[in-house]
Amino acid sequence: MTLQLPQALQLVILVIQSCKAFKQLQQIQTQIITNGLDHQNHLATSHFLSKCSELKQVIYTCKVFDQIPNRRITSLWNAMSKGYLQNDLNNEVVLLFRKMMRENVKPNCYTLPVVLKACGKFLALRECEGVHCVAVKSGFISNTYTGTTLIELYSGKGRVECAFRVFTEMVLRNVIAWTAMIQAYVANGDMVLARRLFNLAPERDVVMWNRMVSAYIECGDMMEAKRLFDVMPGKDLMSWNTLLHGYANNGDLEGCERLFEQMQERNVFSWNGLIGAYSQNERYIEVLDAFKRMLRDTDVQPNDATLVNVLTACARLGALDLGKWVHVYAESNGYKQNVYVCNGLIDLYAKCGVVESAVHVFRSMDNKDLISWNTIINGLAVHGHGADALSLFNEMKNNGEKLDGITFIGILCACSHMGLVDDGLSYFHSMTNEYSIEPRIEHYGCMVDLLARAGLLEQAVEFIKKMPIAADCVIWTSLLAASRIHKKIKFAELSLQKLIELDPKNPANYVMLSNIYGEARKWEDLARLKVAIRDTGSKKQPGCSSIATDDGIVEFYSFDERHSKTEEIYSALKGLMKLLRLSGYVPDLMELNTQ
DNA sequence: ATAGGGTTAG
Repeated sequence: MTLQLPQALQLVILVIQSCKAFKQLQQIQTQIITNGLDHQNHLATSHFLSKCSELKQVIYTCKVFDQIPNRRITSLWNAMSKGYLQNDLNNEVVLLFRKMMRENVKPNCYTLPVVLKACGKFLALRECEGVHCVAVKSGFISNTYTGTTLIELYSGKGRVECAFRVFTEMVLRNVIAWTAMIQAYVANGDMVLARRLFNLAPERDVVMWNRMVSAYIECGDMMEAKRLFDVMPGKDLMSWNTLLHGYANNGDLEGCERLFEQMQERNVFSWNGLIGAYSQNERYIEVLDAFKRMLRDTDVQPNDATLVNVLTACARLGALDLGKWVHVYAESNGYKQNVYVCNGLIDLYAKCGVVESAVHVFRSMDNKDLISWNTIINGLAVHGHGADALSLFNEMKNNGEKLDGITFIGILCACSHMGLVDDGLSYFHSMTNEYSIEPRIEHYGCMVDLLARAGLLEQAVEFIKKMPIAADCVIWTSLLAASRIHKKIKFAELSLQKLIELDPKNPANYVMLSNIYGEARKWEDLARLKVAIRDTGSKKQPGCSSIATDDGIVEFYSFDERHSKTEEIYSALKGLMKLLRLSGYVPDLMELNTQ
């Protein structure tokens, strides 16, 4: 015979569980109190605490918990720790558990899995072992949930042998425990043992199969992943999506497309897999096409990951109108405060040159992360708002935000654009001195750019010589660009020689060098170079740009004549050149030829 | 009431 809860209590629990907002929950709390149900029944209270934490009202949850007169009820403590865990307050879980022990509240079988999970995230191995001991002494070690969580804990600490020991000592090993142990081997790089356990498992469900497939994907073995996928029984949508993302992450765009078309059923993850694959391969037009197809042909709702990929594509293509549409869509579909989406929007507006909108989105964010700051600082810096970039950097420091190497790329870029050589140098040195951030080749590149743009080409070359890393194409290209601006043929020549050394197959460099030699009338050098170009036998890949028009995204090359309105386009360009000349602009041959 | 599987930004 099952014991029926009183109807009123059942109702209260149901109402609590269906709560969507904190305000509603507070109204229910008033009801509970006026109906005399408060604290009389711990079931209602623990449901209340759980919901309160779920709605991220941790402080309020604590207040309620502290006011409960008789707290020696395990389920209330369990509800509290679960709430802390949900809000990633792992140290609080551990503290609460210690308090629980001190106050002599007996843990039950639900207690330790939660505590152990928090321990794994927060405590050092030695302290975790202490909690493991508590589990043994209290007898809860024989609980399958506790065992499984311990396997995960030791796996996360890199101690597979401890995980395996827990696994072997478990009283009851179900398919979830087996999966956790397999996952422990996978996470610690032992595919052989993972596979052995998989073959040995008395029962394999779809999760275990999927986990195994994605393990092979993670270690780059798409062949074996596909083989397992083909033989696995009872594939679900997630199995298909796992393989789809495998192709995407391994750069196999065709494999990804083929699988996608084969799928009988597709959800948002499937679409994101395809769109993400296009995005990673810089096929931004295809990103937008797939997105439009998704909206037009399916009922699948885009989510934050979809929107982020689409925004990236818009930013790269300059498709500002579609980007704005995504902005509106995001705001009316609950992504207004989504950090990923907002970061994508900042990048979109910055890349499209709409700096005010970028700043507006940034300011509207309640929770900014490192990437938000980096994106706005970088966006401002490259669009000639160096001063604003630097002042945001100060704000960032004053707020006690974390900085990383990317932050400094933005800052050095700002200094470079503003010609602040000394500031740039001092920021550069502060990286190692103050922030212990190791400068990478990009930072050295920024410094070369900073010095060279300021006309200090000798210093730039000296800087390159002193670098602990060898200069790459990017660095010599920026020196070349500055040499052109400052008309220092000697440095342009040096840069191009280095560029040819680094990339002898790239004909663009020979073309530029021949232009310089031609200009400097170094005919002998030019003749020698022409032989060199012939020997490499490669053709220059034309650079390609794109623009969003009423007819969609149009790609175009230099001297392109494929467009139906070619004549109108070129006559418009002629008009623009005329305007430029009138305003005193003199086209520089050296600059033109080397583009 | 508790444990295991897939995507996203500079």
